[in-house]
Amino acid sequence: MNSDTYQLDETDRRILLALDADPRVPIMMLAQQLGLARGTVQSRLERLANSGALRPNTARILPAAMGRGVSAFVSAELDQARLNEAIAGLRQIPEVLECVAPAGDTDLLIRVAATDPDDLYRVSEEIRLCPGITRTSTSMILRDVIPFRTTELLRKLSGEKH
Amino acid sequence: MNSDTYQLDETDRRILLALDADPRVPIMMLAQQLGLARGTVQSRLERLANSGALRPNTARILPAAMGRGVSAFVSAELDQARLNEAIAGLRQIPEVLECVAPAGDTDLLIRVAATDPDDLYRVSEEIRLCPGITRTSTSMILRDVIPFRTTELLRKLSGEKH
DNA sequence: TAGATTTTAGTCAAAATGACCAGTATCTCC
DNA sequence: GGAGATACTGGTCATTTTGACTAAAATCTA
Repeated sequence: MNSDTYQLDETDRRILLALDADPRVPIMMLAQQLGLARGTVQSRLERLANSGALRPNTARILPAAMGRGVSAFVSAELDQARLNEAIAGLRQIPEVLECVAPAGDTDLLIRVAATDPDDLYRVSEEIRLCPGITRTSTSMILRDVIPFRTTELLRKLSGEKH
Repeated sequence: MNSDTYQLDETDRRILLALDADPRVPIMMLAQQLGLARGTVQSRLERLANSGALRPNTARILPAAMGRGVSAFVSAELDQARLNEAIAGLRQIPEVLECVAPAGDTDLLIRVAATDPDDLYRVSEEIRLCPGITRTSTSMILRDVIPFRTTELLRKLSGEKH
């Protein structure tokens, strides 16, 4: 969201895309595969790691692999004045995977993961009890149609002007 | 979603958590840091990579780092009979980062990324034009309150019974 | 064009890798 | 309760990779 975010360039993108196959390939392989000098790839990787352009590695874990096969969106309305309290509360709930503030009537849209519908109910209950949250509405995710990806976008960028 | 998903065990979780600090630490460091034999960590990592429990590495990239600072949810209603066509269409749009089917009146909830509001309009237009999609409604994300994470959940699992 | 930044290609000693192994521990299911 | 399967340990080996460092070439940019 911040416009001062580190911007990936073509080389970064190529490295990242190549890393998709195996995030732990030796730098040397990467380098020769991409036709770059080893030092270049090495410093790029270091820069990338500190750039803030990447989510933590654990963000790759699919909730289902943690026995959380049931996902849902919980939309919450809240007492605007207590926004920060609410956020702090949400942050404490492990089942809250993500939370965004969309334009429109829902103040917060919260992504949660649960073991089963029962557990989902428990989690939404917990959300409802966060300070400042006045109303919630839960909608279960029936199917993960397209799992989160950036590959297509990355490739598009690389195709634009080489 | 699938219950036949590979289930992480305590060791997997510890490895993944440790990998958060630096996804490319040498296996030896990991091993001694976790008090495991090198071979164990080595085979675990290999298994994890093939388990299907992880998203591709590029899923870590923040859209903002690709110049896509504007995100939104597009909810779409559709001609149910043409669901698969619609999905195929969506898959072709690079700006479509994710798509889920929630219970309720919206048939598909689509996460998109754009360079600016104008671009967002273009993308939502493109979605509207997918075969089978009858109506869409776009809601811009004003703030990324809690970026996607699984850390808390992972830690909770590790705390439950050691 | 001059100055700054990146990239290249090369060096080095130290460390990590993958592929083994046999021995032990742990699980699992009858 | 025990047999067999599976996973973990701690060890070896030759080969490769790493990080840290050069100096020179290439590229960007003001």
